[in-house]
Amino acid sequence: MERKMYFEQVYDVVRSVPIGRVTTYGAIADYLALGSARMVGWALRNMSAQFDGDVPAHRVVNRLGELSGRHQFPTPEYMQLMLEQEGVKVENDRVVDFKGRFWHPGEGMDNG
DNA sequence: CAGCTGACGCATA
DNA sequence: GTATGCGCCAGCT
Repeated sequence: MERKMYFEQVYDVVRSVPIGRVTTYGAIADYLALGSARMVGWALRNMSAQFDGDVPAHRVVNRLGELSGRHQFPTPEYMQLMLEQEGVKVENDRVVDFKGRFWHPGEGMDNG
């Protein structure tokens, strides 16, 4: 790989999301200062459709904390189950106390 | 190059 | 809350 594809960079951010926290597409896009929230979803989808595994895509939700990407998982409840088993409560396909669970890329990082 | 798509986000009515 | 329109930009056909 001479150069990282856009999604490669998205993985790096998503993997940086701590357990029990969630982030948004817009936040990732803004952090990378590339593309747009739409690109993040696009990237995650490629990841989930090609690599899947190391990247906790279930910690990425839309700006309202809605599990808008649950349909891409093996099952539409997989995403919620993952979040709940990490300590993130979910109701009506939305993260409970989303504002409190929100994590911004770079938070807690002082290297870079 | 042109046309279509998509796990978004914001403004409008 | 629901529906519509625009901006965004990589990837596929």
